[in-house]
Formats: sequence, structure tokens, C-alpha cells
Amino acid sequence: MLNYNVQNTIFHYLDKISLINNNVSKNYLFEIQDSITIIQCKKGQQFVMEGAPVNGLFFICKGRAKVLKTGIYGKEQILRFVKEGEIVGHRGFGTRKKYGISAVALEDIVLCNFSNEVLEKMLKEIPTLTYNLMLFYAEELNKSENKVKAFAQMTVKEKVIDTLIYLHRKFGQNPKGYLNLVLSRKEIADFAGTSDEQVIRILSTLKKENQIFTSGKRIGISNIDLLKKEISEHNYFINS
Amino acid sequence: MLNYNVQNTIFHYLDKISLINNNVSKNYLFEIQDSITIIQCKKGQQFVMEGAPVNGLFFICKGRAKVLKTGIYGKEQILRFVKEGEIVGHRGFGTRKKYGISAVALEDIVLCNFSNEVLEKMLKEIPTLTYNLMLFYAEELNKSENKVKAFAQMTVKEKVIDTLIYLHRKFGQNPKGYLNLVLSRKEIADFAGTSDEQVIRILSTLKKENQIFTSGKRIGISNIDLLKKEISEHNYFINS
DNA sequence: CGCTCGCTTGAAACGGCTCAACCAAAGTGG
DNA sequence: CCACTTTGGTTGAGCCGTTTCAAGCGAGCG
Repeated sequence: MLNYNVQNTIFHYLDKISLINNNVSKNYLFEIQDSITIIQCKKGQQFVMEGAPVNGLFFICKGRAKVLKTGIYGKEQILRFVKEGEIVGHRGFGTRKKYGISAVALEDIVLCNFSNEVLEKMLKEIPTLTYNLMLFYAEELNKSENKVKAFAQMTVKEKVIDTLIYLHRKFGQNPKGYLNLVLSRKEIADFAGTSDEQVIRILSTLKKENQIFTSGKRIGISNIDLLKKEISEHNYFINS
Repeated sequence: MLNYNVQNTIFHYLDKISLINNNVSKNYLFEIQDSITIIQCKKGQQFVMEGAPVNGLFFICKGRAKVLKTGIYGKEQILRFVKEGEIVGHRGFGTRKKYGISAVALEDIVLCNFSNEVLEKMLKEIPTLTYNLMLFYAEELNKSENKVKAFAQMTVKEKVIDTLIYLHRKFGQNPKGYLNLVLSRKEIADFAGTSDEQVIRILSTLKKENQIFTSGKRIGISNIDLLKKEISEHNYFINS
């Protein structure tokens, strides 16, 4: 019962992560707490680096981040955005020795890291945890495969619209109708798989069509259903 | 011990599937054999249909198939090719009610189907099975995310070359150097995310460059390392 | 023998990318 | 406090790659 305060903090943060919360008992967590690390990250900081040796799994306790792969000439492809309660650094175990993705904080965030060893131990001892993590991966795989199809078949305009719908779905909008996540045009482009100029053009067009409105970097969506119609023929919206 | 022959057949086929073989005991399989179905499929037959209610997981016991999503105007996006021992119909459990993908036999194949119920039972009772299935998904997710990046950043030529390398890696080549899987130009295009005309053009170019040689639909690779160099700057080969 | 299907090639139209210039906002330093 | 610099947003124009349309070819099959 030493440093009760610290323990309290860890448990407070772990409480935000449903995968842990629903599958791992408080007693269990108490026992392994020394293998769990709470990390604070500043905006823009990279906490997972593609190609670096795997160092366990990260959970987002607070704040938001982007997950990406770096391609030729440093062009990045953003794969997804993550928020409180979600997992980063998947595939950080098994035979794999290096991370396949990078992760960068979009704001000041709090992370929780489970070491390789404790993670493996947990997965072996808590079947429901493993089961639910498996479901998580299966779901992520489905999303990723949807994105593959989207990239292969959509026009740039559709990809940008799809990105807006994704952001709306995942982060919602504030009372004034603006998306709750503010990104640079380049970040939108890196997610949609195009250039920032192209994104700006599409946004301008959408503004003229009264589909969206902007204020600086902020983007507001006039009518989400109307926007969805624009790509409904593709029968595809990235879920969550 | 009735119909010993049939049992023998089931076990013979199950033996090909390492995920089952390595994690489920013969006794266990014997007990649940009534929930396992062996299915024969003719070439071209569709055995998983996108949007149809989930009916368990399929394992390929013999032969090869393509896994795809159908897009606008019936344009299909092939996500991967599968061979003996591999899994199709993932995500066919959990909260998901419908298949997210279709699967079509590329030749006469033999499948093994585990019903939803028995699958769930197995996953709850055999932790190592769940663990290994989780690793499988994690690996598939990694591959899929590589494909997302590839689609966003590669030129058509690179995507076609990448497809050839993928096929070479996954199915190998015969003594004469031809790829062991014969596909139509359109199927190559549907995997690479382009049109069949484009594929043909690229193949013609590669022939002139002595990178490949063809005989009818068959494609032979002259020097796989040389081919890999063409896209090595992208630092990416689809693994497996 | 004639039909069909898939492969192949050419040419034209389109869309998206890149380059370049301009602008607005915010931050910095004298 | 103002001029300067920097950063990111915006728009236009030209080029290049890709798609699409169209026509020809060759093998396989009834």
C-alpha cells in the first residue's frame, strides 16, 4: 500500500479503457501494476515509431492521436485517428519484432503502456481479454479492408467526403456544428490519400454547394445525411 | 464409431489446417465433429457472400480462392488470395451479423466450415486457439494497412509489380519459372486496383524490359530480386 | 466453320498532381 | 509597437498518368 496516490492515478486512467475494465479484475491489475506505465505526451510528440523494436501495447487514457505509416520521401499515410479508450501499437507482440506503424499525439495526451511480458502473461491467463482483443482486431481488419476498397474505387472528392463523414462519426460536432477534431488540410489529405491542394479545392467546392462551412481550420457539416448521399452509391462509410 | 470413413475424411482434411491442428486435440474434434461440415466447391463458385448472414468460419482444406468486396457497378476489389490451410470468413462472429466479404473458388476446392455456435464454444474453451487466431488477425491487419498505404502512394506500374511479387511469394513458381497461380488479366487488375487494359500495358512493358515472360495467361518472372528493386524505394512488399 | 471470350493495342478525354504565386494569421525580434 | 519571418491556407495553370472507348486479334469450343 505504498504510494497510494500513484496507484490511484493508474487505476483512474485504466478505468477509461473498456477492454481492460471489462476483462481484468482490480486485484489482477493491482498485482501487475509495476509493469504498467503511465506516460504523458506533448502535442506533436511521436510515441510509437515505425521500425523500432516493439515495446508493448499503448492505450489512450486521455486525448487523441493519429496512427500512420511513413512512405517514400517521408509522405505519410494516416491510417486512423484514435481517442480515449482505444489501442495503439497493435501487433506489438507475437513473432513481430518491430512496430509496423507510427503514432503521433494530436494534443497533450496521457498513455498507458503494458510491457510485452505482462501483456503476454495477461493474454494467456485471461481468455476473455484475448477473445475481446481478437474481436477488436477482426473489426479493425474489416475497417481496413473497407479502406482498401475505397482507395481503389473512389474519386478524390468522394475520399475527402468520406473522411469528413468518418471524422463526424468518430468525434462528433460541437453545438455550432463544427467537427470536434481540428486537423490541418495536410492531415486530412494524408488520411484521404491525396494532396493538401486537392483537399482545399474539394472543401471550396463543398462550401459553394452549401454542404459545409468553415472558420479557419474548423470545418462544419451542414447536413450529414446529405453528405452521405454523395457517396452512398459506393455503399461505404468508414465505421467508427 | 459409426461411419468411420467419414470421420476419417474430416480428420484428414482438418490435418491440413495448422491453426486447428496445433491448438485443438483430436479428442476435442471428435466430440464436436457433428458441427463441422466438409464442403466441395466447383471452380467459380461463390461460397461466402458479402451481406449474407454469418454462418461460421471457413477453412481451405484444398485448392485456392479469392476474397473480395463488390463495389459500385459490380466492380470487384480482390483483397487477397487464399490457399490450403488458410481462413476465410473472418469476422464471422462477435456482434457482426453479416459477412463483410465475398469468396469465390479459383478451382475445385474443399472447404471445412465451423458453425457459429461451435466456434464460439471452442474459442471460449481453448485459449491458445483464441490467442493464435488473434495473432492471425493482427498479422492480416498489418498486411491490409500496408495495402492501404500502397494504394495511396504507388503508381499503377508499381501496384502491378507488387501484385506479381505477392503472387510469387505466396504461390511460388514452377520449374519453368511461371507463377503457380494462373489468373485472368482482370483478376490481376482487380487485386492491383486498376483496369485490365492497364495491367496488359504494364505486362507488355515488363516483357520488353525482360523482367517477365508470358505464355498465354501464364506469367513468368525472370529475376524476382530485380523486380523487387523496381519498387524498393517504396520499401514495401505485401507479405505472404 | 463461325461464334464467343479474353487478350491486346491505340487514341482521346479526363482527373489529379505538381509547381508557383499569393494571401492571411500568428509569432518573433529589434 | 511595428516590421519581419514563418507557417499554413488558397487559387490558377499546365502537365502527366490513368481511365475509357473502340477496334482488332487469337485461341478455344460448340
